[in-house]
Amino acid sequence: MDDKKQRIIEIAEQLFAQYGFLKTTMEDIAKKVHMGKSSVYYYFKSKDDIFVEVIRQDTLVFQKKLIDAVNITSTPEDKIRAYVTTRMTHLQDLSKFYSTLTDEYLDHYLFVEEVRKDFYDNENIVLKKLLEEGVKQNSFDVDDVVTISRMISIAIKGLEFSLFVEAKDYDPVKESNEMLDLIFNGIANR
Amino acid sequence: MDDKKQRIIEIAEQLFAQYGFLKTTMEDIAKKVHMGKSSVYYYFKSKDDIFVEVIRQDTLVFQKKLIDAVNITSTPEDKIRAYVTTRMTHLQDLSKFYSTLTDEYLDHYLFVEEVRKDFYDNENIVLKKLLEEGVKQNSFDVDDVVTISRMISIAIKGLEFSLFVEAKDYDPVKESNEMLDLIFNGIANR
DNA sequence: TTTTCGACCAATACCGCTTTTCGGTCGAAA
DNA sequence: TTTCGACCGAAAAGCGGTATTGGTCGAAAA
Repeated sequence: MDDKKQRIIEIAEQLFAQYGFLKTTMEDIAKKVHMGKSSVYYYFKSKDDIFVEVIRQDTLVFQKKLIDAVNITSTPEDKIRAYVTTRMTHLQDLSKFYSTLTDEYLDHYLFVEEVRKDFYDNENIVLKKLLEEGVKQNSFDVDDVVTISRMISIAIKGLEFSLFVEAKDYDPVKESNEMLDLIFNGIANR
Repeated sequence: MDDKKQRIIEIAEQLFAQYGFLKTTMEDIAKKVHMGKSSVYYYFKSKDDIFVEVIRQDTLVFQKKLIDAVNITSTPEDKIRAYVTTRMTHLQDLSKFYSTLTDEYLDHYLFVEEVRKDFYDNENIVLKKLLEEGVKQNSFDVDDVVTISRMISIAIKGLEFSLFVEAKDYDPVKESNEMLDLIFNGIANR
């Protein structure tokens, strides 16, 4: 039962990656799972529902990957660096895999963003926690943790944007670390 | 001759702002300038050409505004703050004025960006110069001015992005200054 | 020589229409 | 509990013909 559901998700993910969300029909999915279309509806109540589930699972894997990357480092600074570089690298891989979906990106952008909302919310929490940790350990000097983590999020969004625009020969690790140098040290002379 | 050309640009700007680029026809422009359509083509070789010229002049005004804002301040930090807050405020105003064009934004996004390329290039130069000034005056501590100015640009892009997404009740000055606090001071404890 | 414009062209948008496709439902059968 | 064929309404796609639109050209003003 659950494995059938899982199978549908995996097939759907493949098809979405290959043809994009719009061009993939429920028939396509059903056929490839060797089911009637109606049977697929026994497991999912809509096409959007399948998509949401695909994204959700991807996000879960992504988050686990981020946690692992953060956990093998020790200082707060290294943790944040690990978080950001891993995030950017993963995003670059993703944009290759989902090349078709990237073209549709602008279209159902809002929809994807809504599904991703949980991810972003969580990201903010993680960043805030890492900041607080650094403050406690006296390696960071931040008084408004909420605002600063928001600004860091925005700066990362900027990185993400230039990743999408400059596309090729973009080194996400180098780029991330340069941004992080700025974020950690600032430019003021003290 | 040049005033005729200028007149076409101004009329076109009005129409673009009101109806957007696609909905504005060459006939519309010609009629409002009291000319035959062919005559407009005597002054401009294409519709795109007119659009480019409109953007170019807007950009020039924008740049002058930025220069003025920077010039009435004295310290390098204040100059950068003036630059960024003015930039963001102006952008917000622009997005209201060109509300129709904003809807089309996604469509000929790449086209607009290409026209704006000069602006971004110039922005990088200005930021670099302001950074160098600050380094000389010993208020900034930056060794790779090129990289840092690039990163500041990217962070600003992030701000711009959140301006477009969050749209209403967005306070560009507050947002800018919070980002600038981060950029100037960093988060590392020293 | 500079400027204006009517006539014209090809590509594309638009229109009313019909047909097809697609997401989704339902009831029956396995 | 699970599968599926038959079916539905809405939206998309196709289509032939017409109108619009960006752009050209050569002739006539100025």
